[in-house]
Amino acid sequence: MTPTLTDARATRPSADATREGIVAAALDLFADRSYEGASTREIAARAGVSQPSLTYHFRTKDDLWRVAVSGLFAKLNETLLARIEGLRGVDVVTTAKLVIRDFIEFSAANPQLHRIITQESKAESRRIDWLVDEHIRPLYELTTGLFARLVAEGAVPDIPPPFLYYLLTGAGPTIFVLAPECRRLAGFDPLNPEAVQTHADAVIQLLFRTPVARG
Amino acid sequence: MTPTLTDARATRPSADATREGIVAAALDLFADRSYEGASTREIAARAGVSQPSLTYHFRTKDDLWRVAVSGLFAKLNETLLARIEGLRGVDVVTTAKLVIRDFIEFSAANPQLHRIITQESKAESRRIDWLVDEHIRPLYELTTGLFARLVAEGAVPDIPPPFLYYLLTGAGPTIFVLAPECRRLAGFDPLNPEAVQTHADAVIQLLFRTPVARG
DNA sequence: GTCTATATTATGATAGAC
DNA sequence: GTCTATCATAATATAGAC
Repeated sequence: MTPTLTDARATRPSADATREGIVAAALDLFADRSYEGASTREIAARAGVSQPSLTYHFRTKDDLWRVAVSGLFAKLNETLLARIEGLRGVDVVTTAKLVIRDFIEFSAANPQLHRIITQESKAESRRIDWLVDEHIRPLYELTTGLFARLVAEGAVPDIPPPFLYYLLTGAGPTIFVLAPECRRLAGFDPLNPEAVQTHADAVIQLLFRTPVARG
Repeated sequence: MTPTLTDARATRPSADATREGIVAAALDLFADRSYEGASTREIAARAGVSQPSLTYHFRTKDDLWRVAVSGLFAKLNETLLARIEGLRGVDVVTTAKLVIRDFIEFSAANPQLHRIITQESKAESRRIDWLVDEHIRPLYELTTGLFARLVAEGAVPDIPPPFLYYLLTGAGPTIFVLAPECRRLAGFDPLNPEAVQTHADAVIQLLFRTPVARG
C-alpha cells in the first residue's frame, strides 16, 4: 500500500475502492457474458480503470473470477447463517420457510449467483470443481439436512432431499435469472418487491402445501 | 447443390450431413460456452470441417446460432403438440401431467435449451428479443392457458399462471442443466432414466398435490 | 462444397514511465 | 497504484485454388 502521509491523491479512488469497483463490474459481466465471453477490457471500462489495472490487482482473469464469486457466496452464507442463528430453538418448519424466503430474496437481489453456477456447470470446467468444493457443498449439506427433517416430519412431500435441493435451486432463482425474458414475455418485472414476495409465497406454498404468512 | 451423377465423393459427407454436423456441434458449444464464448474454430473442429465451411453454409456466426436454436425449438414443439394432439378430448389434469412429463424428459435429453435461454436472457441481448418473439411466446401462451384451467379446477394451488410458468421452467430443467454439478455434489447422474422419472414424479407431485402414476 | 492462406480486429498479459 | 504502449495469440470473416 505505502500510502502517503496526507493521502491527498483524492482524484483517484483508493486501492480498496478500485478493487471493489473491479469486482462489482466483473460480477455483472461474468454473469451476463460467461467467463469466456467477458473481456478484461470491458470489465475495466465499466469499473472506470485501465485494463492492466486488473492484472495489477488480481494477477489473472481467473483469479479475478474467483475473488468475485467468493464475495457473492460470502454474502449468501452471511445472510442464511444469520437467519439460522437468529432462529435457534424455533421449530424446523418455521425456520425452513424463513430460510427459503431469504434465499429467494437473495436470488432476486443477486441473480448473478445462479447465472454463474449455471454457466460453469459443464463437463470440462475446472472452475465447477472449485465452485463445488469451495462454496456449494456446505450449502448443499445444510439444505438437504433441513429437507430430510422436513420430510421426516411430513411437512413436505416424500421426495428424496437431493431432488428437493434441485427443485428449490431451480424454482427459486429462475424467474429472476430470466427477468429480461419475463419482462418481454409476461409484461412485468419479477424483480419488483411485490413480485418477489408473490414468488416466494408460491414456492413455499408448493413445498409445504399450506397457505403461508409472509415473514 | 449440383451433385455429381455418380455422387462418388463419399470421402466427405454430403452438404446436408455437413450442415447437420455443424448445427449439432454448434448447439453443444453454444450451450456450454455461451454465444460469445463459443468460437467458430472449435465448432468446426468438433464437426470435423474447416472453419470457413461455417461461413459457407451459414453466412455468419449469428445465423448459425439462429438455425441451431430453431432446430431445438422445432423438436420441442413437435413433441408437445403431438402429445396434446393425441390427448384431444382427455381431461385437462391428465393432459397437463403428461405434457409436463414430456417437457421434463425433453429437458433431460436436451439441456442445451434451458442453458441457451438462460445465457441470452440479459438486458442487452438482441438475441433474446428474437428468441421470445420467434419461439418462446407461443409456448408461454400454451402453458399459462393450461395452468389457468388447472387453477380454475382447483387441481393446482391458486398461484398466478405466469408464476406457475416460471416455477415449472425452473424446477423442471435445472437439475439437468446442473448435471455436472449434481454428479460432483450429490454423487448421482440426474440424466439416468430412473432419476429423470423420479424428478418428473416430484415436480408433478408438488404441483398437483397427489401421488401420480407414471405415464 | 471444401480446403489453405490471410486480412482485420480483439483478446489476456507484460514492460516501463510516472 | 495507475497509466500508455505493446507483445503474442486467437477471434470472425474473406479470397481464391481445386
